Amino acid sequence: MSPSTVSRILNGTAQVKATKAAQVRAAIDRLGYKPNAFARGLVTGASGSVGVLTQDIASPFYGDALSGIESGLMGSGYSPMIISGHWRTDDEEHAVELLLSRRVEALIVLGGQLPEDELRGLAGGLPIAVLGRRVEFDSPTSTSLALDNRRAAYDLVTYLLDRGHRRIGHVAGPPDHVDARDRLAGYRQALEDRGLPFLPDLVAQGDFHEPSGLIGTQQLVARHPDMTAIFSANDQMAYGARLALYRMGLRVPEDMSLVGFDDLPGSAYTTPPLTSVRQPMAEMGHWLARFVVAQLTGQTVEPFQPQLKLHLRESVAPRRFP
Amino acid sequence: MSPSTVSRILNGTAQVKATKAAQVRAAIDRLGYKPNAFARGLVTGASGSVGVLTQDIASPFYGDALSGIESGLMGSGYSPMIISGHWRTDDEEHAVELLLSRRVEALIVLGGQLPEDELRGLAGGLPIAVLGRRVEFDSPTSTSLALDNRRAAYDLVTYLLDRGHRRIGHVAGPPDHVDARDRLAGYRQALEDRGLPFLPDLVAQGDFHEPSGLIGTQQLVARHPDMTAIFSANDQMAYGARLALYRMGLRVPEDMSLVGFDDLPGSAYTTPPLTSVRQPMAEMGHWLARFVVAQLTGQTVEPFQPQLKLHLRESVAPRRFP
DNA sequence: CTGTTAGCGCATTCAT
DNA sequence: ATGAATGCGCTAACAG
Repeated sequence: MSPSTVSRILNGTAQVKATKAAQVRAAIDRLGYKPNAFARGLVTGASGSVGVLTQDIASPFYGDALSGIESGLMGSGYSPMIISGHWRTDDEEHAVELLLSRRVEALIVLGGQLPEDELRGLAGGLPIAVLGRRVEFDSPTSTSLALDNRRAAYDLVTYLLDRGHRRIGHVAGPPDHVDARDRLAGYRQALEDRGLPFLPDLVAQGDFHEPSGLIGTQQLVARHPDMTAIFSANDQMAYGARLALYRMGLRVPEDMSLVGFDDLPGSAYTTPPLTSVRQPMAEMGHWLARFVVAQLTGQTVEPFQPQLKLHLRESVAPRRFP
Repeated sequence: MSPSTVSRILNGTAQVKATKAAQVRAAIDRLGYKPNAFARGLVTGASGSVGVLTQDIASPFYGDALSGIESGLMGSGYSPMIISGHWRTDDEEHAVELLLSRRVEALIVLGGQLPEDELRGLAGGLPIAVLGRRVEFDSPTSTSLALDNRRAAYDLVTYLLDRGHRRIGHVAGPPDHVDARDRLAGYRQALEDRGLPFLPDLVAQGDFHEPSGLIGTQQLVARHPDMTAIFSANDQMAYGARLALYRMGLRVPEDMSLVGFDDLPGSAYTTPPLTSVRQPMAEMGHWLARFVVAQLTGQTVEPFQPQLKLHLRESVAPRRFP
């Protein structure tokens, strides 16, 4: 019984007599043999894994995308190798380095700050799928899925305007974050398209986390007592805003309308449920996973256009005219 | 310039003349050389990775633990390899198989259903650290960190009793989940220790997700209009309960006190902020990671006794005596 | 300080 | 249908 025969049995590479196969399987069970993925990878050059660069392993935002990736990879024979970049370029670079040295066969990048050129360079070596940013690749083996943050913010603010609101505050995200800038731009444009001025001090600076939403809201209310609605650049800050209003005795939506962005799982269960815009993170992750698998196996996938969806819930009321 | 010299430079295994080192690094940059972790692992027998078996990659509950593991591993030279078991025994077994074939050097198991005997068997081969279940290992290279769910539930309910509440409902978790059973047992014991009867129909059956908390609460209120407090077996169901109360026009905490369990990140920002009990998931994950690294490197770590901490927030008020 | 040699465990020729 | 031989890329032991 030679090693090659065993190899053939394990991989089904060639026909082997059934008796021998059974014999070998018995021995495997008995000895608790586990094939060494390193040795196999070394000779085949295939790792069977797809690198996933996320930003925060505990983030509810990217968590959905990770679930989607998991399900998209399921049954493909590939498994994800997940590393966090913590929104820090050097962490991200280390992560990519690690993934490459582990010989991942494709890369899925969730957000982050890696320069486009670097991504394009990587795409020369393996299929890349980017979520949350638009990146143009030369080769069709790589792709990106971006959302129109600006448009979604525009729609959200327009919705408030349609309900009669005129003094609309904005709790913005970090200015070095492209999503945050786009959402701010959408807010601004929606106002201007209705002939309303953009007032810088109706914008409070946040950092996408709850406490900054709380503080920002306190500032906005203090500066503009006539404000009737707040657009928070993400749901987490909207939660902070909600609490600030509660503390100040302002009712939502009677005294203040509130809208968020991202439609986190919890947003349907706040009091009142929060109007927000849903990015189909899980679906996008799923598709990206199927995309890279398709590249790896020489198949094709149907294109996918993610749709942002407004979830109109009870946190918004028409403006009252006293 | 021999391969071994390059190897020595990359690993700092031996002294190498600085000029040569610089020369090599330049070449590495120029050629975009990436060491092959497979080949390295094959010869050293070390993968540099620690397997992590979680249940749901998007779960806020385990997410914190994962963050802790990440930070505990940071700088150790080990990186996590994360696979989800989805609370399904066969998924978990596949995950372990995969991790083993990828030659992880240690295993961190978050919850799950793997039989204890199997875990003990695995512990013969590599260090294992289990979170959320008490597992007795023969060897000191493996350990487990469990929380006293029963005690925490007992404390929480006792807190409500101390505030004068007598009719306390419970939205329970899935009965096949040991945490859920322990929390129910703590609830029951707290009542009985005060001489109060345990009423089965003051318990609604939930599944640890928001909708079941909403429905369960509706049932409880319908059955027991005189109920003044609700203990939800986790925070997610408490969010559902909160919304149910809002819909019914019951105020929290004036008309109904509400407590959860887990102290999710969002619970400090609900309206009103939710009283809950905090399991130090991140700290536990951090310690478990440091524990396995210590086993791997022959060091020792100080023992760690996780402390459950009650977070008393505004969702509880003393019972009003009309 | 550095080059040479051997071998990690496996899949894959090439023989038989 | 199966065994023997080769090499994947790297590190460790051994010389020098």
